[in-house]
Amino acid sequence: MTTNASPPAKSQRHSRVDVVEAALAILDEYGLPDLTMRRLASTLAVQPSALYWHFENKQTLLAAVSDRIVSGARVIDHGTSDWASAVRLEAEALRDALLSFRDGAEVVLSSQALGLGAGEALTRLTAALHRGDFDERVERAAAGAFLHFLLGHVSHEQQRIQADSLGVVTARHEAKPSDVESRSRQERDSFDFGVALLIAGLAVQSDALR
Amino acid sequence: MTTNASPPAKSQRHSRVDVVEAALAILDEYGLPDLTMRRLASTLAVQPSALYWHFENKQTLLAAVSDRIVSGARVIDHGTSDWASAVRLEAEALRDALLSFRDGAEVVLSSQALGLGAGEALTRLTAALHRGDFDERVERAAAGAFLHFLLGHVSHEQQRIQADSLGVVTARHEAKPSDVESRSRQERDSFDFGVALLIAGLAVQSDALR
DNA sequence: ACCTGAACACCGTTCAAGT
DNA sequence: ACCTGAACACCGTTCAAGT
Repeated sequence: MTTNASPPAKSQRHSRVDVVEAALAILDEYGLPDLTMRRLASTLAVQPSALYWHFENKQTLLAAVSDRIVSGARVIDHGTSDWASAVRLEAEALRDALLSFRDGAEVVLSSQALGLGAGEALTRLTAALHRGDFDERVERAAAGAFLHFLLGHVSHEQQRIQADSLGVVTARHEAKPSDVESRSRQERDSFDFGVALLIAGLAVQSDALR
Repeated sequence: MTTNASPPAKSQRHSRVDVVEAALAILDEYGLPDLTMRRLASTLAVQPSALYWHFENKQTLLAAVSDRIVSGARVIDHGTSDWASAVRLEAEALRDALLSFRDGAEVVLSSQALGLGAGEALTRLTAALHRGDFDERVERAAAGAFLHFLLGHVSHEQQRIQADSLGVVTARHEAKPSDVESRSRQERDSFDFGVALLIAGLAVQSDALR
């Protein structure tokens, strides 16, 4: 993904957004392990210590990066759709947003594992679920379940993308070459299947209550 | 959890198991961020470089730690039970195993995010699901969904345990004190609910096919 | 408001050499 | 078979001081 930033305007002072933008660029091009404060600083032609004027620490920075990734998810118009389609569409939009940056899911996953990022993702899933008017506790638990599945699945997908691109020989039980395209179709199917399981389960739950 | 190791037998040479044991002890007492190679080495009264005779690198070590945590899950007798109870019991046993070590879920999550640990967890869930004789692709996708939900939920639980113990003020929307006990009941309920959603969804799926 | 310079207290990993 | 010693190439973070 090309972060359409206005050109850094050589040797200017920086803002929070500049820093996040540069972090996203490093992330997408070199991956999470290479996203260090020192490297980020040198990208911005600044001392590492300068970053701590903008962010309290690296965790906070990564939370901001997570928010940026999630906020890139396309907006879904829920005007006419039932809760099930709404949730499915949100899940797919969020998956695409995570996939659009290298290691995107892992960044968001680890931020949210620390209780920081991913707030917007939960909000969006919750809003979609809200169209189903479930009990509030059910709604919360369901949103969490969708989010956990989502982050786990996509981060697994991206790990395999990474392994593939490095030519790692996992030597699975495959007979056919299993090219990249059919692989990615399988991933998508398996993702949609998981989402469908959760939706079907929720539907049973709501039927039981009426 | 008290790892019932035979006492280190002062200033003996070490084996892989010793190293993993010591790692588990550090993990449980001080948490994942404090589980460094250098600290582990000094716990074993050994130079950091010595660890690299036992393990290729830190990732490999952490994968072994993950395996140990998961293998602590109690064995379920599936003799009489249907697939749904089998899966539910497995999920609960795995959750308990993860909860029995500080940061247990996060260790396993990050190992499996790198494609290393958690193999046994997948195997156990798959075996339980196998009693339902689903299509093979369905079985695989479902096992993955359960695992993702499981790891995500428990690591979230443990993050909150951590935050609570540090007295972090998250200032949620609570009216009541919400003591530790009721909190942990809620967590368990929300976990069981997620598992139930997935099971119900699968049941619908299997009904549709017969 | 934003950054420099310099330092502190660490990391994971490699490798020749020892016993 | 298992470990030492010493080094390499890094980390995140703090803080006084500069403009």
